[in-house]
Amino acid sequence: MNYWLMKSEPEECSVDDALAAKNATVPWVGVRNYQARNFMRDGMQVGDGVLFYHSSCAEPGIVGIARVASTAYPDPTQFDPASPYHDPKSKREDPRWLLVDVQVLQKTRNLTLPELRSHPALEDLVILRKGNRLSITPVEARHWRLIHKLLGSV
DNA sequence: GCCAACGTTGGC
DNA sequence: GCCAACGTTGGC
Repeated sequence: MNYWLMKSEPEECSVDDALAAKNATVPWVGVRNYQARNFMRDGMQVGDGVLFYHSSCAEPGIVGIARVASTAYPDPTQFDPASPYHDPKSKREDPRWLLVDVQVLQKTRNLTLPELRSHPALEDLVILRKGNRLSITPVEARHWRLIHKLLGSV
């Protein structure tokens, strides 16, 4: 079992949006970065733990606990000319972009970026490292456990 | 809106 | 394969 942090812009798909979806499950559309795609394709298994993170918003932070709910499969938005995620260079017989389904298990308080940064034990958390822009990053078990503890101590 | 950091593109 | 130019991310 592996752990991940997945960023979503709340204007696109907030944790509340995901919770409102059928089975609280959403297809994680729009990943257009090879490293992030490879994490989904090569690293993720159904049942992996996911920290649901809000980015590009007033208060960026971890806002929910989720799980990986599918293996990777082609992201349909890459073939949709009307989609902002359309990729004209991707071929149906050889899709370039993949996604997984993500199921929200619980909404949490917002464990904000400044609070995350305040914990020396989280220093190595990938999203806290300088210049990191990856929308999907692996999370070490020790970080996962600590973050759970912080979320439980509201 | 700014800007640092990083990824991608494309000419050579 | 190098690398400059450009585009994007995302916090502030």
